Amino acid sequence: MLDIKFIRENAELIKQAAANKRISCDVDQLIAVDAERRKVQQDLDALRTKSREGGERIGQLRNPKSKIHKDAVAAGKSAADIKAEAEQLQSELNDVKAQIKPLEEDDRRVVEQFESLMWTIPQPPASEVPVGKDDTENVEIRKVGTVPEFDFELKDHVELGEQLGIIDIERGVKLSGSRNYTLKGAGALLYQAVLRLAMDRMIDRGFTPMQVPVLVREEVMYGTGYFPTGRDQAYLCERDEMSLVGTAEVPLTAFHSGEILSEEELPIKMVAVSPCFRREAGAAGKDTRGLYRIHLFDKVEQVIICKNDEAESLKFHDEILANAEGLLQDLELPYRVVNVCSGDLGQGQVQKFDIETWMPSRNSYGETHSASRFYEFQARRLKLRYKDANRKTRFCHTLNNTVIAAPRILIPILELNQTPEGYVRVPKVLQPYMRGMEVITAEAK
RNA sequence: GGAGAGGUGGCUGAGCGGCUUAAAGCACCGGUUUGCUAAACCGGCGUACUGGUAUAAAGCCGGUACCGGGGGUUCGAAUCCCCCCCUCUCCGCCA
Repeated sequence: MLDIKFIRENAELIKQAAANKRISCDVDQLIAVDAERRKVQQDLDALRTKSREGGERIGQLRNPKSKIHKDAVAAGKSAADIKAEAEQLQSELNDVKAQIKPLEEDDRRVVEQFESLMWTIPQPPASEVPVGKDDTENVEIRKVGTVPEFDFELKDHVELGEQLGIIDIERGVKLSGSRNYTLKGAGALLYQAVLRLAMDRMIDRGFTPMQVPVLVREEVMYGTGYFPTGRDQAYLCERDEMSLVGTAEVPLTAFHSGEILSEEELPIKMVAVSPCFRREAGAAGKDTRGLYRIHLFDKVEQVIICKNDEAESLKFHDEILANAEGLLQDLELPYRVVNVCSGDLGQGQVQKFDIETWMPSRNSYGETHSASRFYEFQARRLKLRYKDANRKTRFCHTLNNTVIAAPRILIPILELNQTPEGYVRVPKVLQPYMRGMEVITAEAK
């Protein structure tokens, strides 16, 4: 969410941002509704002032100890006169009240309209964001690691996993429908291993480990920017008016919502592993094979809440990106970083860097990480604030990035570490988390 | 799920129709004084929307709303009525 004052003064900028982000919103209507809203509020305020002042006078006229009452008596008014004046005033205020009533209804209607329009206004992208229509126009920033060459026929992770008895997609589908899977033996171990490694690394870097709910209230989904626009991507538990989150970013970022923090508490760095639920609506037929795009996965997510300072946000954006890159380097996986173009940005994101890891079966880099900065966008929605050094209340800035997401990261790990025999070497850093296992063989299942 | 008790500013807590402009205390900020830490005294101290004015910024002067949320009664509601939510205690169920 943006400041309405900013929107009023920069309508063209917002329209351009929406066009670049390929988000539809009606800025002109918002500005019209805003003008109406302010007009109604002014009228209502004036009437309420009249009502309050009159009401107070009645109270005092009826109170013999009040100054107004004494003054009236001193001016020679009889008790009957005073009583009549109060009654006269009371009937006048009944008229005022009759005017207030319908205006209050207008106010409610207009405010509701105003808010629902406000929810749809996008955060303008940073100037460094390339303008483009979709992910094909993302701009590569750097490649790290080398894509290895193999002198034997490669298997993809599905074939490998099924032959080793560590991936069983068919039974996952039997239990839960398409885009579901099961892992077994060393597969399940490997899944846990990457998550545990990621948590340990982040704790080493000073992030506070958290355990958070994944079933959250509507306002939390609105606050983080996933609603109302992304509603069809979420699993809803309508009976309880709750939603399953698609990422721990949601509960972590909203953790301090509605609070006014002190500046000394910032930055707040949090990390959590959580299940992530995604309906993948509109992705029918896309990435159907294997573990790439599924409905439920686990992800270690890093979130930073910092001061309202763009330079500081930028610095932390680099930091969270470096955290993820460091982990991929430890896992010896080749990847590239892309500057995500405007059309591929979310509503609230100022800028986003995706990390794409090499996946032989796709013969391309596939997205495994997504590092975003939001400036105030989420904080405004969440009423997440702090008192700065001048004791002024300001909105925080928020950022987040994947640390690791499983099972997607298992795709490059399995495919890049396969041997001619169809075994999989376990990367060194994961071995301690795999009960010392160095190679996954069929026998190891 | 059932019964009871509660939800008031950053915190504690009073108020239960109009001298409430939400008391008081703590915390916090500014000042005075005492050679330091501390104490005492004086002053300040919420959030949101909004009008005016001014500026390089800050600000200054007003208005309205907000005492868990939403309705209602009333000239007037933190206070009375209705609905909902949440917390606590006990019971039930349960990993």
